Amino acid sequence: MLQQASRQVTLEDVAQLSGVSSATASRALNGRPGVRDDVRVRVSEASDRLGFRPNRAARNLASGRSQVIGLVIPSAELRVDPYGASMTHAVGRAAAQRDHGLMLHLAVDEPGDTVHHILRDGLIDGLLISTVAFGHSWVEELLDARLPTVLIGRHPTRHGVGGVDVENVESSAAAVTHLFEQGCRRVATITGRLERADARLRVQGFRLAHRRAGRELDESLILHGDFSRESGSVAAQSVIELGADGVFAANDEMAQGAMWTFTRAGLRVPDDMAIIGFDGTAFGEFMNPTLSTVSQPFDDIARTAVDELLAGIAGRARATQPILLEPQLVIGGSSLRVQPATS
Amino acid sequence: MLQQASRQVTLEDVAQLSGVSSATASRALNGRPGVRDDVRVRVSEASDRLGFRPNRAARNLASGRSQVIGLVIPSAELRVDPYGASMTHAVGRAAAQRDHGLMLHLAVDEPGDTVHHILRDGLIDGLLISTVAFGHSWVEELLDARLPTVLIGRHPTRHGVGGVDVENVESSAAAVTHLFEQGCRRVATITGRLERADARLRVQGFRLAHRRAGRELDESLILHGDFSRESGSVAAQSVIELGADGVFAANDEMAQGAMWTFTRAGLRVPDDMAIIGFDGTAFGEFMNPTLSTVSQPFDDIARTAVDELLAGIAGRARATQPILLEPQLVIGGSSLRVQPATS
DNA sequence: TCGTAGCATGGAAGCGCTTCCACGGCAACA
DNA sequence: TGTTGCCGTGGAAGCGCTTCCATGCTACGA
Repeated sequence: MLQQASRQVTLEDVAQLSGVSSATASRALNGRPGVRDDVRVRVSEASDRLGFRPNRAARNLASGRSQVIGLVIPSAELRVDPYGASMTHAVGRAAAQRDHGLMLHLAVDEPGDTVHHILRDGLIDGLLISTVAFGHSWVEELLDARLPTVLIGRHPTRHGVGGVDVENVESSAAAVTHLFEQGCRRVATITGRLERADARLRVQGFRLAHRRAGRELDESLILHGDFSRESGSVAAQSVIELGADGVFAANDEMAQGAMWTFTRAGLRVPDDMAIIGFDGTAFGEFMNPTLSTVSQPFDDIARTAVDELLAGIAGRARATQPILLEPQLVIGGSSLRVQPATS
Repeated sequence: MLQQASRQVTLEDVAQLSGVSSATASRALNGRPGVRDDVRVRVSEASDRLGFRPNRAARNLASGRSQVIGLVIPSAELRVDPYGASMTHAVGRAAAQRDHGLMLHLAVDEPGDTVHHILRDGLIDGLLISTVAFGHSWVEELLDARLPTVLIGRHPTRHGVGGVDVENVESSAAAVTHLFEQGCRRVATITGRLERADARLRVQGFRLAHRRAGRELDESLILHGDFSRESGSVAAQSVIELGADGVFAANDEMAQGAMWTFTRAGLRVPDDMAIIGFDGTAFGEFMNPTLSTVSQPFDDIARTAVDELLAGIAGRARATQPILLEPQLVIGGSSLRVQPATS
């Protein structure tokens, strides 16, 4: 069954062994209609017996399909942001599950050339784009090309392009409401970069929770961060000065930075200061106390995005609206008070 | 120059425009010998003018080369370990610089099928394997296949397979020596999982530094961790109890966990406790104080590994010994005392 | 001056697969 | 029983590139 390094087993071999032509063998193996069932079985058996694996290059050349999809992700995001790593990981798994390969394209500052490569190589059937700011001409160029594309998370929607993201507003509101329930009287938020839609939506959720709770919102409690750990740490200083006793950070990294500052300042988490983040990247689990967070369903996002993309590649109908998935509130030690202080 | 979504520009078009045959055009563009210089220029110009990009599938089919390399990385490593993300990032860049694509293969627990795909697809020219434990049969299978392979970092060496890693012993010794120089009187180390060669070598460096400084080593100062943040945090408690005033952690994550424990315990970093980690993953820069670390030259490692792999693919000579690159001591606030206490 | 080596070039054969098209056989109808 | 139509199958044409081989040319030495 294993044929490892010997000469490649070709479709022709399979056809011969099963007594049909290569045309029929191809149809049989690809589940195309118009093949008798017994023939299909015979071919399939022969294929197994020989350990046949279609040559992707040949298949690609002939059919224009490569069974490979691309993932464009900002270089910096993969390097320093756990979100990027988590997403890359999830997409890799999802693609594999659908029997597709994953080509990784790191988007750097002047990716003009890279983009041209992607577009013209013909190696890729479709493209997933994660977290890119629009307006960059190369992004536009990518989207304008005929290549099926699906956008993943953290970006504004664009007409005519599929997108998958998490629901940000309600889930953020739920996070803040949770802090209220834990007895927090004054809750601050540390925002992400407000050029990004997700950052804005999370602020919106922050406001929503206040409205629902019938609490007046002190606008000064909205502190500006940029998604970096450092900015969270800096903003946390203001959180302390403003007399807040709970904080919702727009991502886990800022939450971590904030927790750091609080601890240094001698505040006890969660009793003096409750913290909840956003993303649910794995590393929050290793914090001490563990970080409460709005956990993105990375695997679901990736699977959905891949399926949408494959649908697009196959020319099947796709969602016209971005698909929103529900994140999950994961309560850790950073916000769970043993006995909620009564307000 | 841009031809975006129009019909693909083929070699034939280029050949026609430059008035030669496609055979000559192919040779010219690929830098093969036996083409007059003026012809080469003419073809090259025509290619640029048409925005020609060779179809990788066709090239692959004809030449047996795909200009794509694979990267196998443990699933968990990419998901939770900054090292994995940093390395993936670096390899992606290095491959792109060499005009090669990068296919990402996540190694999960039962990757038999994945491996068969990789081996038989014919889509990949060579393989980089990062940080995998040997002994897993699928790894052996991969290596036994004829596919050129280079191992990257954090693993034992295997005869006949190229490898690139950082020098662990001397650099670890340098880190510990640095702590001595900062006035630390009693330095502990938190090890990685000792099944891994790198973890062991770093302990070796720890010992070496003591020997060189003529200091006696208290074996109890060697605390066992497993590379996780959590284990660092736990081990740090022992560090405190043992009365150490400096600690060398075998990676940044454990260093972070340790720092956390120290701060909670009311120790000042670096004055009461100096810390230095290993890896130099970007996130240490955002810690407070910034983490001193033995910084791995990810980009160099990746570039070297890719070059070695390409050499192997081309059938050129390769290093028979693993190539060791020098990490760099990066001193941050976690170990730099304003005025080293004199011992 | 002729012969020959050597180099630049073009023709053409694939690489392994998909898919169009033609064909033969069978079932269902008149 | 003859005709129509459909279904299953095989032949063969590519997909765009690389590369072997033959060819024609130039330039050199005798």
